[in-house]
Amino acid sequence: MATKKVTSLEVAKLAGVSQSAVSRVFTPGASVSKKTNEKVRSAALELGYRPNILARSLITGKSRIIGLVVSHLDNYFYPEALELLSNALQKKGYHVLVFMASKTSGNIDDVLDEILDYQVDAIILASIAMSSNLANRCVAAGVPVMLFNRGQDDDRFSTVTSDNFLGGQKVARFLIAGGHKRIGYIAGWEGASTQHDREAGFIEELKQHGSSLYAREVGNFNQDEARQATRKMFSKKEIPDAVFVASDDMAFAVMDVIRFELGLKIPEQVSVVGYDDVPVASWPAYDLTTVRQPANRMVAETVSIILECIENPETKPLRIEIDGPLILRGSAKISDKSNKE
Amino acid sequence: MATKKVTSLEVAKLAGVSQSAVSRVFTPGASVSKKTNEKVRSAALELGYRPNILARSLITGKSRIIGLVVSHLDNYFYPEALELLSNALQKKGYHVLVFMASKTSGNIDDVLDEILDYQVDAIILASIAMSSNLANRCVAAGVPVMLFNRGQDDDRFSTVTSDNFLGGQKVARFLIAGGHKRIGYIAGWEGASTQHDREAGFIEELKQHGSSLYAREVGNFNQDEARQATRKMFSKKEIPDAVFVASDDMAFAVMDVIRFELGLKIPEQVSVVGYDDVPVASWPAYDLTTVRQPANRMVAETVSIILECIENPETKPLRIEIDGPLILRGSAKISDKSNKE
DNA sequence: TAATATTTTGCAATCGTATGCATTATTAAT
DNA sequence: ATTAATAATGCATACGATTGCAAAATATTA
Repeated sequence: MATKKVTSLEVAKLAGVSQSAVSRVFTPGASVSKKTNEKVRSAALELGYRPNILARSLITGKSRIIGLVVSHLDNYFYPEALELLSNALQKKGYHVLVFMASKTSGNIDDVLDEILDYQVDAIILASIAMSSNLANRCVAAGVPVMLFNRGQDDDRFSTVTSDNFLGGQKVARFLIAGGHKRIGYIAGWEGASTQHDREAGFIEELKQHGSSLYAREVGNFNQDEARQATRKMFSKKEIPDAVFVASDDMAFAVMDVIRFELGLKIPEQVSVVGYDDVPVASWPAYDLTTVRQPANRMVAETVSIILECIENPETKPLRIEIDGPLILRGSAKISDKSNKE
Repeated sequence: MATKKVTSLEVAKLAGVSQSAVSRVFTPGASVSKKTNEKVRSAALELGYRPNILARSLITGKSRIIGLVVSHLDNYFYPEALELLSNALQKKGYHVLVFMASKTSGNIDDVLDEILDYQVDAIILASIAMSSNLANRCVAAGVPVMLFNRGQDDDRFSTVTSDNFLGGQKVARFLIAGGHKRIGYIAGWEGASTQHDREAGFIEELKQHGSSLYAREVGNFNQDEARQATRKMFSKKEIPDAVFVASDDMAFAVMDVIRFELGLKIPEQVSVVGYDDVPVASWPAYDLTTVRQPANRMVAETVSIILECIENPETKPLRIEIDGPLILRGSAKISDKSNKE
């Protein structure tokens, strides 16, 4: 039995008022007397009426939908972020429409087109870059775009990242203080600003201490490639005594290779440091020393910026970088002089 | 510069046709001549026109939005499922609006109300139960509801789960064949059908082999509680020689306690078996023997059922249980006589 | 070529709600 | 008690598309 939807008109009829009155009751800040308010609300309750958001959007031009594009739900930083994001937006009366930009579903531009079809109030790109063509379309459509965990792509858009450069520096300082001499780096995808900044900070700080990279491989933020990279890096005569890996996700793969394929002890023979502090990092089996990306604060900033952009389209784009602490755990040797964050 | 949206009317004007013609060009299966088709398409391209899905929904009553309610994005089975689901629906022209039903955001019924406000074409509840009150509302609103990875709640709705009972049986058979004598079970949340069925199958099959549970604790699908449960279970004089844990997520916590707190060897002293086969299970640090929940097949079924329900509202609810193999890895002793799945 | 069948097209109504404007009811001020 | 100011209400239109219907254009048949 396909049943009918209850409309404001029916509620109006039952309450003995006009349709506009019903509308006003459900529009915050509209002018309604206490009496009609009650009549309408009780009628609405009786019929099970709730305003149709879609119809409302048609008029107001606001859909209260935020488009979120993700691709790497397998990197556990993103589910966490998604959960926080969705929760935070939900509290503000918005909801998240998810678009996967996976390898399989082709071009990101197509995905963006689909997003715009839904008249979203804003778009969040999680670790994803867009073509300048599409960027123009978004600007033209008046839809604010935010880059989450990805910087530099287009300065018309706001970005929120952790302070990757500083994070890289912290790791370098820490490893040097731990007395490491042969320090390797396993890079993420080189097109990513996060990868770039982490490495830049890392190398810069090594240099400050008169040191430099002993080995470098690329893992592309991908576990398989990270494993390959590790094997290659450890095929040198003298193996590294420390490895900084551009993401926790890769770091786990690296640790597994070091321990189970190469039979080396962590941290006795090799120190490993990651980046992100995803939940698994704290599990004893890995106990990974890593730089925390404060997902909660990143999300909080993202939400606050995006709401501001929606309310006030003239808002200037911001570039937020959030500092995250180095979390000391058991995967890396610690220097004697206690190493404060 | 807040910019205007392009409407079908403007396209019509530019193409020199009526607004309905434009609409028909973008409506599959409508009657349009080749000539107008071309004129309209080129005009649309020039103006960057794309139909407004929301306006369309108002008329057609179909929003091409599917509401998805999740709560446990921290259990890695769900991000995986979400990714597959979103991808599959995307291919069919639908998109997923996410609603978090976390502890923090109160009642699930409220969330469901919000969902209905968006005129979603269907609702998927991932591992979540709904009140019968809300169930009625959904039925009344004519919105199909599907339960993903949760069964039995309401037989007006279709459900897709793995064959949890059979899965439990497989684990029992396997552990018995491995010569285990003191078999423990760490349960999930007892309100969940998945938990219930896994345990029932497990116990049933133990009984078939003249065995029974040596110990039982409740972990509520939660790592902290699973840790507590493990400590308690292993405080007996004679510790279990095998533990079946109701989810991989808990199993990791259990393994960590067994190894790092109790100092026991897995699988030499204790065998551990999980359920789900999330990606981490295959990582060498855990190398967890577990029952695979075939997320891809579960999602495929879900999508196919839900689309059928949308197209044909008279569809009878289905209860799908998908068989998943026991994946043999290193966390549990294997019997000599090779134990086929 | 004329008559008929078929395809295209435009008109106009509709979906469910918000909102400017004019009108009426209510309250405040004198 | 009268008048002025304010609040509440209803009317009618608009948002951007789809779609039934009838008219116009094209294709088919004899």
